[in-house]
Amino acid sequence: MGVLPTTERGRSTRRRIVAAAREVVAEKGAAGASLDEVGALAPASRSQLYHYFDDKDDLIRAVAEATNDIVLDGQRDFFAGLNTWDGLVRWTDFLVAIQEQRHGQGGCPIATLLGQLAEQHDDIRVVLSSGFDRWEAHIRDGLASMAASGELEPDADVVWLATSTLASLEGGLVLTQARRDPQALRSALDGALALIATYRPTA
Amino acid sequence: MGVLPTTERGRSTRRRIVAAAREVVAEKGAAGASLDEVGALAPASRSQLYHYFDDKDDLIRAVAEATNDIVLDGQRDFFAGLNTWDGLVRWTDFLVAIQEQRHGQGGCPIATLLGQLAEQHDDIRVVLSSGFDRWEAHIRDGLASMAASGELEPDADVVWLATSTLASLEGGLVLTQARRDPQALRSALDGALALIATYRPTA
DNA sequence: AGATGACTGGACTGTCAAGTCCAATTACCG
DNA sequence: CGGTAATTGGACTTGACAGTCCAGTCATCT
Repeated sequence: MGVLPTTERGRSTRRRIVAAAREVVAEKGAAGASLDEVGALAPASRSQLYHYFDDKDDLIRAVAEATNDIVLDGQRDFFAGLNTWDGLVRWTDFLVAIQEQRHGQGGCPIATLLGQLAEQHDDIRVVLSSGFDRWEAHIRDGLASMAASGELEPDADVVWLATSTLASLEGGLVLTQARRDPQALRSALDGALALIATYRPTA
Repeated sequence: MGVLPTTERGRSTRRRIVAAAREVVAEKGAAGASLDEVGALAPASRSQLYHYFDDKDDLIRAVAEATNDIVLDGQRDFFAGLNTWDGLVRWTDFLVAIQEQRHGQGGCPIATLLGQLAEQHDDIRVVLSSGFDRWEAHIRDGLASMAASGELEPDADVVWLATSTLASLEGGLVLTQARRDPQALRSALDGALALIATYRPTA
């Protein structure tokens, strides 16, 4: 995977390259992103790219890893709150608000990369899959806390609910991207919430 | 959009081209699909491609339209049955069985194209969006029939349930593609079914 | 049969992008 | 300082691909 930078200057250059690559890939797609454009945006010269990455595939893999981190970091403040019903609702509101800001463009960055790369680059598929795993784990942990604290009935299958909730989220993003309408995500997440709500003790 | 064939032979050639293009695009992605490869697979020569299609974008648009039709035609036998609970369950079983056959590869063809093309080709985004619209309409019609016949409570919001169900399906396919595990789709669809079930009259 | 227009074959061109190479520059350490 | 390794710049090579062009074939109608 190329040379790892040992100096602060090198780390900064590498970071700039990955950030620029994320941007270009988001705009043009992985196949349509040219190294010239990445270099121009970073800015970094051709040999810097090949100094820090073996080849284009290697750079795209770094983009995939960075994308996982960014998507999850963006929700960090909400993950801790997933152990209460109100926190769950606030999280969904946040996700819908993001889509409204973006006018439904872009979809889920992880899923977008997955659709472009999964069938041709199995190693990248695995990277992106681990992003979903981490995401789902946050949801599952939150639901498990709710079950432990009595906010959900103790027999609620939190593993299933977490998978199902993440699926609703991802599917809602797909439909939102297709229609340029965040309402699709809202409906999908309301469905996920309603399903979880069936496991709330009837006071 | 290129010349429309007037003879049977021409129609057959055009069909072969689109079918070959679908296959190559599924394997290599839209950007990675070369016209040489499409021509070799069809088989059809370079000028046949440019006889029936203006350019590569035009061909990809035809692929998108054909993909909509194929995905929906593949479920035609089940759409009619979505007006009963058992039919709904059979439909989900069918969808999961397909993924098991494919070992979770490929995801939803419509969503895959969407992720590759939506942000750069708005016209293709609209085509694929209409595919989702038709899909959702089948689900909604089935649920509406159930509500009309008393299999669902009359106040069930079938528009919401249909959107939410399609989102679960699409999200389940995304996770299945990422993990190469159809269980993710099973969980997602079980979630959708469980939500719908909350609107079944408690006999 | 011959004319007409639909259809087909494949060589050719220009462009653009990935990857290579080597020389120049910079930071750091004794 | 002088040496050494890390880092940087950009020209160059090679190959692939989209799109063009024109000559040739086939089906059909009179």
